[in-house]
Amino acid sequence: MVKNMHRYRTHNCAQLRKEDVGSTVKISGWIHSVRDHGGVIFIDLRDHFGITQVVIDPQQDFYQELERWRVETVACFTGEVVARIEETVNNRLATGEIEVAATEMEILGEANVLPFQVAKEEQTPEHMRLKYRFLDLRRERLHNNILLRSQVIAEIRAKMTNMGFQEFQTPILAASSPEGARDYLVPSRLHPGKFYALPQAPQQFKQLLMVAGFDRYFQIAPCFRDEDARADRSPGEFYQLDVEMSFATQDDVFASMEDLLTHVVKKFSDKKMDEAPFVRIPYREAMFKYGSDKPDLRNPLQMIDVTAAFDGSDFKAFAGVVKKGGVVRAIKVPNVADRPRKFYDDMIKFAQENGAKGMAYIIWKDGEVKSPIAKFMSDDALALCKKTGNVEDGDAMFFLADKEKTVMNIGGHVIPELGKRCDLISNDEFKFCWIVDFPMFEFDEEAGKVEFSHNPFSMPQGGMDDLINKDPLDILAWQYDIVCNGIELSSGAIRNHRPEIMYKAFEIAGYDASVVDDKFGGMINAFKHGAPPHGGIAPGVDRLVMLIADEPNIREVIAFPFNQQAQDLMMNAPSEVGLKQLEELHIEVVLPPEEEDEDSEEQNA
RNA sequence: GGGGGCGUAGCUCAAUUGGUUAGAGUCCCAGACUGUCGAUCUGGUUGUUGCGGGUUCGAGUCCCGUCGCUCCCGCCA
Repeated sequence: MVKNMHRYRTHNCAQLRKEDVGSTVKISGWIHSVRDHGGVIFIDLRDHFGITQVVIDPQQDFYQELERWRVETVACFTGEVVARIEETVNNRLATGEIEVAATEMEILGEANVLPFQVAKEEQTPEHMRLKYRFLDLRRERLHNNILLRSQVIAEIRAKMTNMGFQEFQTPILAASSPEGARDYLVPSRLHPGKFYALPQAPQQFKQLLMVAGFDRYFQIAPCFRDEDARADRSPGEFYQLDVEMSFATQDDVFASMEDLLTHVVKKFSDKKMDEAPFVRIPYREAMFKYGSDKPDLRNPLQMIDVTAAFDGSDFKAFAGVVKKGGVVRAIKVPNVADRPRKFYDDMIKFAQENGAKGMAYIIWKDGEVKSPIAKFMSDDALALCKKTGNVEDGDAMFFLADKEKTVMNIGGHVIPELGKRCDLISNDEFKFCWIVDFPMFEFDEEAGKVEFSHNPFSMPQGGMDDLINKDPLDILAWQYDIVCNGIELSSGAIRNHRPEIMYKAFEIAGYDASVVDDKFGGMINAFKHGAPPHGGIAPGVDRLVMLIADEPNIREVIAFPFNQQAQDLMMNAPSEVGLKQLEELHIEVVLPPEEEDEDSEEQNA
């Protein structure tokens, strides 16, 4: 027994080098792989830091004791560091020049047979990975992602602090807020029939901190929204870098975030990135060109208006749309004239699946025009399309005709799909942009009235003057998004800190002052006691890490994510609770009625 | 709530046009082997083909329903 050694290790599994040859060491870790040659056994011992090869000579006592070496068992080895002979050096390991010749061994944690392999990259069903998340997290890919996440967050904290922001905590048990997503509710024991809500974001708290005079706030804030999942949206909870600044203009917020994002992305990614300031695109222009308020600027495709070319055209389908006040928009795609007919048919099918009645196309090839619709078009109309789109030989143009809103929506799907199918989207750069000038209000077709289009706490750009004198639908807000590669990283706004403007804005949306006082009493009251102009933003941390890690799915950067049905398959949440707990909370469970299966009843009879 | 895709051994996959006893790799078990590093070699176990119906002489394969996972729409101030 070697004396005066640490209980578990003198070195981690990535530390030992040629210089350590001759010293006696102790290392602990997981058995990554075993190569049993009968007379000699090689074990790759793995920990968080790396891998070291342990060699076991058959003359050791423990060699006989051991019935089997199962991978992922945690073991501790004591032994001498020896140099590998030249032919057996492993250049793929940092510790590949040495190995540890074991003299003692202790099993610290036995492993059962694994449901999937840790050491080998193999496809594994997501529900298995989620149930055995602790195993999945040992695998290199996920382990590195979570480590990256930790480092990104540490860097964000350092940078934000360096930029003069203070970090705060805000309540997790908060009040339900009427607008926005569905809340997660927590019943109150002390107040029967009343509920807390988990915050969808610390929105009002951070504004109150500005009213409290703290000047610059940030928080790596957990946010809870009971909404359905997407690839870039984990259900349940997610994290925002929540930011708020006093006496700040939109330009001040942009400058801070550009500084932060440039710093963090460049530190952790080799991908190309635009220098600040990032391009700014007004909301209406983004919708017109890309059919989306989160355009992927790596994709060069855009929509252009060619309504004039079809006004009174012999192509009745489009001419009819124009006559009824609709529009025709075109997407020029370069160098696709040689693509087979199937490419065009498939794109039309795709457009139809996304709500298009149809999609026309024209191909310019070898000085000729090839198209099912060309024969209905005049030379002038063809020339107009060609000129508007800067079409060159070998290009094609796709056409969508409908109500403007419908066309923009379909184009918003067709453009990314064309970009993908034509391989126009490079994967080695980040394209950031700000979407600015969001409308303050929009007309809600369902409710038949004017509603806030985004965030009721945003300041209208023209202040009270706009609210009084402009058509509500023409009022723009100091409201912005930041988008990277087609992913919305964040929304933000310069806030409405003036009570009279707040009351007026809500009045336009059909709510009288009592609604504001009732639902946002805490904040509106604060604004009546001296509130500084302020604004902020809240980039999604999970999405940012996802972009930097180049992962297609947000669950790959979350240690313990829910599945799509908002379940934790490892910890078994949500779960039923005891009757006593329910009684204390004054809660009675009323399950939805079981649907009677008439067929099975008949079969039983 | 709606639409698409997938579902065969613990895991990854195969199985001709509907045709005999559902195969291979990996994992696991046993054995051999003193220099491997995805060790190798020999042998072996593993199945309600997600579940329930139906069509058929015969269903992993076709049809209907259902469940699970996933992607999308709705939803996400």
